[in-house]
Amino acid sequence: MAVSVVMLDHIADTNAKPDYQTCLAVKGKQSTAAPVTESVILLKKRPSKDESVGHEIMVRKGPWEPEEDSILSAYVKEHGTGCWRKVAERSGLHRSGKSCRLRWINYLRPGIKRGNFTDVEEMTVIKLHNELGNRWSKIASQLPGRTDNDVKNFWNQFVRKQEKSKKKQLACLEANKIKNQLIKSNLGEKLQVEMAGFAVDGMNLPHRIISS
DNA sequence: AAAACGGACAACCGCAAGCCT
DNA sequence: GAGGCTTGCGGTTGTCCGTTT
Repeated sequence: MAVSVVMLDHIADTNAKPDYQTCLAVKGKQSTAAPVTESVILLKKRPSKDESVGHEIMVRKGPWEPEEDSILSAYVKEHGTGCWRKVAERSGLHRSGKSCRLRWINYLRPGIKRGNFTDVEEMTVIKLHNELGNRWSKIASQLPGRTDNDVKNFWNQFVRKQEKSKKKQLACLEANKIKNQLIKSNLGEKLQVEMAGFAVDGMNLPHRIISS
């Protein structure tokens, strides 16, 4: 049985708040082992109105274990998706329906493409984003095997890279501007001597020159 | 070798829309 | 039509892991 489920059963039995030592013990690890992160062991009680359940449901959060993936895949293969809350309950996974849905759509679903975006995919995303804006699911629907999460992550990464290179370019321009102004001024003659030996790109200018 | 950093991506959260009773 | 529930979407955060210092 999956480690996570064993852990949950243990906690349900003792009705105690899980602590790191308990989890480490249940996981069969020594206390010196890599720490179990808070999100892995965080469990949330969710009230249920389902009479067949009759008690609160423990919901597991954090990264999915391979065993959980197997359970979800097997369940969906046999029963299909339908109502995700029922999938979560009937599969025996101690997860929310939302979490199951996300895991299936973004990771387990057949045909999911992994790895870097190809040039064609990149161009498609850029083009479609121009037309549609942040409509990630619409954009993803034009890219077979890619999820909206993939597209969103790609775009955020792309934007960050653009901003970074833009900032670098601006910094260089600004530094060169300052350098030229100083050279033109009377002060420049003295400073030219001082600056000799420093790179022209402005990134290596002495601090007092940049900040003046 | 260890700590710090940064990139990639997985997962959660809140909200809105749609559906059902 | 109102209210509750489920699903889907987009924004944000967390975690892992490779690289750099």
